[in-house]
This record gives sequence, C-alpha cells and structure tokens, in this order.
Amino acid sequence: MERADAARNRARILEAAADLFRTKGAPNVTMDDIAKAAGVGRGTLYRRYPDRASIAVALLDEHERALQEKLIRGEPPLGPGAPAPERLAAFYAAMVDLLEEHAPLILGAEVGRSRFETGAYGFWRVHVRSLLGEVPEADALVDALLAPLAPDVYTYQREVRGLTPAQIAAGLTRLAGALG
Amino acid sequence: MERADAARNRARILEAAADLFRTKGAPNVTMDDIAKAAGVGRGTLYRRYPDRASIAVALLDEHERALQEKLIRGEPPLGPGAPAPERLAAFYAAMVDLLEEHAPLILGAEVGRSRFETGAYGFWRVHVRSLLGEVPEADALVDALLAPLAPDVYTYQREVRGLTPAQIAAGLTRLAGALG
DNA sequence: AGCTAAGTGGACAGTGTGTCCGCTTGCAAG
DNA sequence: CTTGCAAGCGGACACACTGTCCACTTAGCT
Repeated sequence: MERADAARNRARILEAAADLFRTKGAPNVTMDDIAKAAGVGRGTLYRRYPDRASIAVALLDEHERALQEKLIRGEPPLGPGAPAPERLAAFYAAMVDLLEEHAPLILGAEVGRSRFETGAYGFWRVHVRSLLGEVPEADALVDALLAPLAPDVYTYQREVRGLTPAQIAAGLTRLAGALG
Repeated sequence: MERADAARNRARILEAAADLFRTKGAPNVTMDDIAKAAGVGRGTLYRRYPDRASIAVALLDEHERALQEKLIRGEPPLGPGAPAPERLAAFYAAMVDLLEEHAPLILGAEVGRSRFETGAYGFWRVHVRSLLGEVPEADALVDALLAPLAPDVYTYQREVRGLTPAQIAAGLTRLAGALG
C-alpha cells in the first residue's frame, strides 16, 4: 500500500514532467527542474524515478498499453484476422499516430541505447516478427522494419524534411505492402 | 598554412581518440581522457574539436568518402549501370561492411540528433532518393530505408540479437528487392 | 495521543563540460 | 643568428548536472 502523500507526490511529479517535456523539450529538462516544478526535493524524485527515462516510460505506459491491447484483441486490420501486410500497414499507421502525439516524450524516454531495452520495443518486435511468418531473413528484417519508427527519425522527417504524418504513414504503408 | 606543432598535435589527438573509442567504447570516453592520452591540454583539444562527435566525424571521413566515391564512379552494382534494386542492395551491403568495421566510431559520432546533420547522411539520402526514382512516396521512404543503418540498430542486432553481418545484409537485401 | 516505519528534501561530493588568459614556440624577416 | 609576433598551447576555473546520504517529518495504525 502506498501512503497518501507519496501518491500525491507521484501524481505531481508526472504532471510536472509531462509539462516540462512538452514545453522545453525532453533533453533540456533536468531532474532538478522536475523536482522544482513538482515542488518536491531531489531525494523524493530519485526515490521513485532514477532517471528521466523512467519518468517518460511511466508517462507513455498507458498509451502504449492501449495500442498493445488493440494489436492483440482489437478489430482487424490492427487486430488479428487481416492478411499480414495489411496488419503491418495498420500497425505502422497506429505508431505514426502515437509518435505524432508523443514524440517529445518518447524522445525523452530514450537515453542512449535504452530504446531496445524497453518492454514496448520487445512487444513491437514480437508482433512484427509474427507477421513476417516463415520468411528466412525475418529475424534480421524485424529490426529493419521497426527502425523507421525511432522517434529521432520521425522528428527528422517531420521537422527537417517537412513531411506530414500522412506522407510518412504512406511511405511506411508502401514498405509494408512490398513484403509478402 | 598549419604550423608544424599544430599538425603534430592533430595527428596525436586523432590517434589517441581512435584508440580510446576502440578500447573503452565511445560514450565512456571524455574529452579529458582524449586530451590526456594525446598529451595535450584541454584548450588545445577544444580549439580544434568542440566535441566528441567532431572527432569521430574526422576519423570516419576518409572511409565514408571512399564509399561515396564508389557510389558515384565505381563499378556496378555499387556504381551506376545496374538496376535500382540491385544498386540499393549493394549499397546496403557496403554500409554493413562500414558499420561492422567502424560501428563504435559511428556511434561516437552521433550524439543526439546529429546523425542527420552530418554531410554523410545527406549524401546517402540523395543517393537512395535517386534510386527510388518517381515513386510518389519516395520522399518519406528514403529515411525509412536509411533508418536500419543507424549504428544503434546495427549494434543491437549484432550484440543483443546475435545476428551475423551476413544475416543483417540478407535482411536488407530482401528489403531492397521488395521495392520496384 | 503515541509509536514507528515510510516518506521527504536539501546539502554534499563527484564528474564532465567549455572558456579564458598568461605563457610558449614556430617561423619568417632583417 | 637574433628578433618580433601571432598562432598555438595548456591548465586553472566556473558552472551544470548527477546521484547519494541522512536527519527530520508525517501518515496511518493501535
């Protein structure tokens, strides 16, 4: 059981962090900023979240879980029942939505190599791997197909190349369609 | 014109940095380490190279230039003359070689978003874009096709997934073949 | 009300960054 | 060979962020 003050502080920390990530950009937010904004001390912050990444992961958790649920039990083409290329395309489209909504957050969650260490990456990997079926090169292909969903690639396409989410999704759909 | 002592120091810095990147891994090497190992002061180091990335870029320069040369003027299928999918596959294979050889270095070169800001990325981008021709989604597809070549993806595939360079290249070849 | 363990917060030490400025040295002209 | 001087050098310094530690506070049970 969690004490009431602890719960209140957790909520305050998450709220403050979400706000700071959005306004200042994840890499520019220090642990100290978050503690200050949440009105708690450094020790309190570190007790729960050892680094920025773990805060971002906590913030992302519910959104990613919702998508995971849809992939497993949702309607086709996202859920089971549609042909693999269509399901892959639908997955790409859903991920583009997620990135568009939360790219700054996801960017904040991924310090260094941590992208591949999150449970979410493992889940996407298993999902796409299963869609590929018995293709011999599938084990190498999986990560190649997930690579375009890296948040830094997405923000580069959006902000530097000036592409729209629709254009990016279209490109990925083509990629999905080309396999089979 | 560059003074003799300056030239000597530059050589020493690059040599020391290459050594440290290889042995300790790029992210664990501090500017101070490099200065110490090269036998120069911090100021001297910063005069030429404002950060780790610029050192790694300098070290990579000649290797990347060699590949760029082959893409423009080399024999097919790497150089001009072969069908686009084959040229793309050859490009992928060459990049896998480059990554296998220099992944730690490339990883060191890419602090934050800098991957997309190097001249090299721009070059790969133009090359692949030209291979895609008039495909409507090409502008979005380019970055998606380059994404699997990110050094962190490569090292993840090699070290965590345990894939061989040949397997990775095979996966990418399949990707290249699927377009057209 | 009293007890106690969970929770809190800020001081502290350690580490890395980037800058600044007095000193040194290569090198070209006399 | 000597001299002048600008380019080059290097370490001290100020600053920022991290992560830990521990004396104090407080929620929630009895």
